[in-house]
Amino acid sequence: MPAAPKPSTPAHAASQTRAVEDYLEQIHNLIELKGYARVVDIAANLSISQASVTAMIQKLDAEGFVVYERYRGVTLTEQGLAVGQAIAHRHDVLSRLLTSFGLDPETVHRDVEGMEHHMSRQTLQALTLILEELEGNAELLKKLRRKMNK
Amino acid sequence: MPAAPKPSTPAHAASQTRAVEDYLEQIHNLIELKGYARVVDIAANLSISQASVTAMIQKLDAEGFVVYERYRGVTLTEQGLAVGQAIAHRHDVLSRLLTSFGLDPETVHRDVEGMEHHMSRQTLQALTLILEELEGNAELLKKLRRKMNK
DNA sequence: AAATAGAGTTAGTCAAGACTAACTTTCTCA
DNA sequence: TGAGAAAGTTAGTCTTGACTAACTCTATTT
Repeated sequence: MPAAPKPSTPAHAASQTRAVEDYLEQIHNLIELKGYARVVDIAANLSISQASVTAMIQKLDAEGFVVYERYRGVTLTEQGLAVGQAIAHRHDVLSRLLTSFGLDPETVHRDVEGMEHHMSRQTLQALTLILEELEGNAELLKKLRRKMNK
Repeated sequence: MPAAPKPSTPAHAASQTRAVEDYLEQIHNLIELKGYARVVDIAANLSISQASVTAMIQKLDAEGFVVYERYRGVTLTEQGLAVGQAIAHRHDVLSRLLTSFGLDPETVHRDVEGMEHHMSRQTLQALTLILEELEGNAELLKKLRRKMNK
C-alpha cells in the first residue's frame, strides 16, 4: 500500500481544456451507455488513436478527473463526472435547438461539437429558454423555420 | 524582380484554424477602425506577444490570407477578408443575442469569442432569426428575460 | 543628422495533443 | 490450456501556436 491516501484534490492544476472536456464527455457517455469505458471505444468515438487516449487518460488521472489503472478501464471522479455531465447537457440543449430548425444531423453534430465547449452557465440558460419556448410554441417555430434557407 | 508573379491561389493549404480566424478577425477590425493593421495592435488585442504575431502573419501570407511585407503592416487578401468579415459578423449576431438576455459584457465576450468559430452558415441563420424575432417582439423577450437567473 | 524610443523581426524553446511502431497484457475459444 | 486476436501501453516524433531574449529597422525629436 502506498504511503499516503490519495488526496481528493489533485496535486497538479486541473487545466480543463477543450480536449479534456471532449474526453470526459465521451467517458461519461460510454459509462452511461455500457456501464464502463474502454480505451478502444473512447478512441473510436473521438476518432483518435488508442495511444493518444492512453496518454490523455494518464493526464486526466494526474489531474484528478478520472481514476486510471493500467489495463483496466477508467472511472470518473466526482470532479470528472461534473465536467462530463455538464458538457453532455450542453450538447443535448444545443442539439435539440439546432435540430428544431431543421439543420441536417451532420451539421448539427459538427457545430455542437465546437460550441458546447464555450458556453457559460448563463448562455446555456438563455438557449434553454429559447428551446423551451420553441418546443412549446409550434406557431413560432413554424414561422421561424419558414424563413430558413431564404 | 522575382522570376514569376505570385499566384493568387496559395501554394500551401489554407488551414483555417481557430487561431487563423482570430487573427483575421482582429486584422479586419483594425483596418475597419483605423485604416491599417499594425503588429503591436494585433498583439495587444489578442493578448499575445509581438513575436507570435509576426510568426503567424508570415504563415497567413504563405497561405494567402494576407499580404505581408517586412516592417510594413499587413493587408487582407480577398480570401482573408471573407474570413475576417464572416467571423466579425457571427461575433456581432452572437453578441447581440446574448446581450439581449442581460448577460454581463465580460461573459458575452468570453462565450462569443469561443462560439463564433464553430457556427455553420445554417446555425448562424437560425440564431439570426431568433435574434430578429426577439428584437421585434418585446413581449417575448421580456417573458424570457424574466425567467433568467431562476 | 544623430540619438533614442518604439515597432518589427529572428532564433530558439516549450507544452499540448496528436501520430506510428513496437511491445505487453488480457481475453477468447478450439 | 495455450495460441492467436484484441486491447492497452510505451517510446519517440511531429505540428501548432505560444513564449523570451536579442537583434534590426523606422520614426521622432532636438
